[in-house]
This record gives sequence, C-alpha cells and structure tokens, in this order.
Amino acid sequence: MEQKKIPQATAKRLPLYYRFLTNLNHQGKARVSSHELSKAVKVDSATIRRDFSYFGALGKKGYGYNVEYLLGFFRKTLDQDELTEVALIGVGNLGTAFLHYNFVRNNNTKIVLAFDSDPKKVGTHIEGVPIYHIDELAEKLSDVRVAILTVPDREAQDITEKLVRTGIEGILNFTPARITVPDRIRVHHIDLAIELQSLTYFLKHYPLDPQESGE
Amino acid sequence: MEQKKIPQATAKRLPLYYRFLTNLNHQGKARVSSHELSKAVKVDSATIRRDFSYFGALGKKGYGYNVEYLLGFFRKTLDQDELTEVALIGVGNLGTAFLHYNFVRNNNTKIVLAFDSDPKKVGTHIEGVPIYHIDELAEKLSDVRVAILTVPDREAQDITEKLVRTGIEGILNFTPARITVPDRIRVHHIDLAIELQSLTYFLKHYPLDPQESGE
DNA sequence: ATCGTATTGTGAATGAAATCACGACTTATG
DNA sequence: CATAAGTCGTGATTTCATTCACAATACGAT
Repeated sequence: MEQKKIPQATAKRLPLYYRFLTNLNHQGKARVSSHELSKAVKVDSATIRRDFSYFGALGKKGYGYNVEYLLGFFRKTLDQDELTEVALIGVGNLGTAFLHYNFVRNNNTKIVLAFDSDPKKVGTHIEGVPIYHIDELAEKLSDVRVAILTVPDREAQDITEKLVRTGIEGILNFTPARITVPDRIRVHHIDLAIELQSLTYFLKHYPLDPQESGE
Repeated sequence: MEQKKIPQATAKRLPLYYRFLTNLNHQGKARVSSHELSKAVKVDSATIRRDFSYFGALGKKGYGYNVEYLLGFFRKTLDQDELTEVALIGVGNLGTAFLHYNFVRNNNTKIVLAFDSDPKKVGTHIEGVPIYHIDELAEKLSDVRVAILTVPDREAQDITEKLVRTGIEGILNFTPARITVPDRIRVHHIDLAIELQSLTYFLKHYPLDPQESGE
C-alpha cells in the first residue's frame, strides 16, 4: 500500500495525468510522449518525466509511453478500482453542484450520502443520493471516511467536531473557516473567495511572463 | 503599483490574513501576535512574520502587530478599496453557488454579469446579477477583465477563445479542461474532482504526521 | 528605573520542487 | 546495417518556500 516517497506535488498531479491518459485512450492513441502530454496538461515535460520516474521506468527511450500500459499502472496506483465513499455535508448551491457533478467520469470517489438541516431537503434525493438531517450524522456515517464540507462558515467548526467524533479521516473544506481538527485528520482547504482575490492580485502585481498556469 | 518581490506563496496568503484581521478588528482586538494569528489561519508563525516582513517592519518587537494598522496596510496592498468586476460564465449549479456566495464579505471583487446558453435563464437575474446569452459575450463584456469559468468542460476551450477575443486578462477555471490561452492571460485552475481524488490519495498513502493542513 | 517576559525581524539552514542538460537507448529510414 | 531523429531517465543545478534560532527591542509590573 505504500509506494516509497512520492513527492506531494507529484501526487497531486496524478489524477490529472490519469484523466488525460483516459482521454487519449478513448481517442485510440497507443503512444504518447512527455512533450505531447505536456501540451495537454500544461505541465513541463521534464516534470512529467520526473513524476513518472518515481514509479520506475514506465516509458521507452526514443519511443515514449504506451498509453494503455501507463493507464493500467496508474489505475492501480491511484486505487482507481477501489471506490472511496464520500459524505457531503451541506446541500446548498455548492453542495448541490457537487451532487450533480456526480463524479461520473473515471472515478474512484463517490458521494453516497448527504446531510442538511433544511427540512425541505431532508428525506429527498439528488442524483440518487439521499439527504439526511444533520443530526443523524453519527448514525448514518458509519464507515464513510471522507467528507466534503459545504456549509455556511459559521457552522463549520461545530459540524467539523461532529464529524471528528464519527471517526472521519479527511475533510475537503470549502468554507472560509480554517477549521481545527486533531492531528490525525487531514484537511484540505479550498477557499473560493481567496482564489478569486489572489487571481486579481496576481493580475495587478505580476507582469506575467514567467509561466502562465495557476496551481 | 509594484511592490518589489513578494513570493507567490506569500501573495496567496494575503487575502487570508486580511480576512482574519478583519474578524479580529470586528471583535475589538487591538493587537495580535504572529502566534495568535498562526493558530487562527493555520500557518506557521515564522512564515507569517516572514510574509509580513516583505512589506517592511509592520510590527513591534515584544508587542506584536497593531490590528488596525496592519489592516489599513493590507487594504491598500490588496487594493481592497478598488473594486474588480468579474464575469461569470456558466450559470449551472456551481455558477449559481458563486452568485449566491455574492462575495459580500470584505471584498474587492464582484460578479457584475453572468452568461449562460439556457433560454430559461437568459434575461433573469440572480442576486441582482443579470444573465445574458453566451452569444452576447463580446458586446456585454466591454471592460470586465476577470472571468469565472463554470461551464461544461466540453465547451471550455471554445468559450475561452471567445473570452480571449474580448480582451480578458484572467480566468478562474473550474472546468476539468486544461484550457489553452495566449501567454498574456493568467489562468488559475481549480479542479474539484482532482482535489477530492488527491485528498483520498493522501489519506491512503501518507501516514500523516508531518503537518495537517492542505493548500 | 530596572527587570523579566514577550515578540519581532531576519540571517542561515533546510527542504521541496522545478528545470537543465545530456548519456543511453529505440525506432525509422534508406 | 548505418545513420538520423526522437525520447526517456536522471544527476546536477537552480529556484522557491519554510523553518530554525536568536539578537534586538518593547512592554508592563514593581
């Protein structure tokens, strides 16, 4: 279960590679070079080769990479076979977006249940996903280990603590609140307002020649 | 308009600092130390001091930082007074979430118009923001320089090219497509599916002791 | 005034990631 | 078969970011 020491930056790019390889495969392409891939995913080709090299010699010199082989390899590496069940907390606009997003394409993650406090929503389904009342967290959340948090930020810390008590392991936090959790729990913050603000900051203060892409 | 050489990592944290300082100010706190701030925003206190130091000596040794002063300083630095108008392209679930999000709190960015291709949406308003047909991009988008792209990914590149022709300068891309733009345009990608996948990857492969927080 | 405690600002050390640059190998072609 | 063109894998280098650790300073109490 543990490939040695994949840098975090590399790990973050793996799903991206996987998705584009899937596309190539659908298009019937049998081989691909780091340069082609670079064009498609906007990552420097040397970085791509380096990333791949952490998993061993996956390509052939003078040839490139075999799409199918690479894909099979990543499928295993990303546990693409094994489905991770996810809970959605907060079925507002953003939460609903996630449910519709559905994660249909090449995915190893699936939202299997959702929670909200609005009685009009509780008891209904969206995209087949049942919505429970937030007070039922403890009972319903038995073995789900990942939660997407899309609640109003004033409730974030409170609900987080409930989640922690259910034994959650990872939280994808879309609220502006910087939630506090025990060390064993991994939290990734995605702060939409900050993304927008920092984009405008970069526009104004960074002449932009270096490289164009964002995180 | 150009503060010398603020590292990008620092620039990305500025809006976060700004928001928390605003909170503190509302709470009536007059001073704050890098340690307190660190607890709140989950950024190492040395990093905070380093970040601040790029702007000069903003604090006082043995005392900390004066909240009001710091706030005033960042307000100018982040052009918090000056409003950046933003266009929203694609009023689906995610787009609608943005409109409701409204960016009311301490913001220098505001969505002033939106576009969609659905005739049922065109002509209506959400949160006071008018929705135009996507074909009207060129006419309506006169001097808006930043766009949030929340359209289905198959349309992303196409619409991006239209945006480019209107003279847009920055795009916040929420589609999974890695769009191609001329060098002068800045694109930040936020890929929700990848964020979720990479969180689960980290959960499975990284024991988690180092530090807990995620970007 | 003086002392003890708190806290900054920063040089230096460390760490992480990206990039360069090239040897080794593969394929294709004549 | 020999040669040219293409491509990987990776050691070395460079760039960027974080963290350590401590001298310098400010405050508050007595």
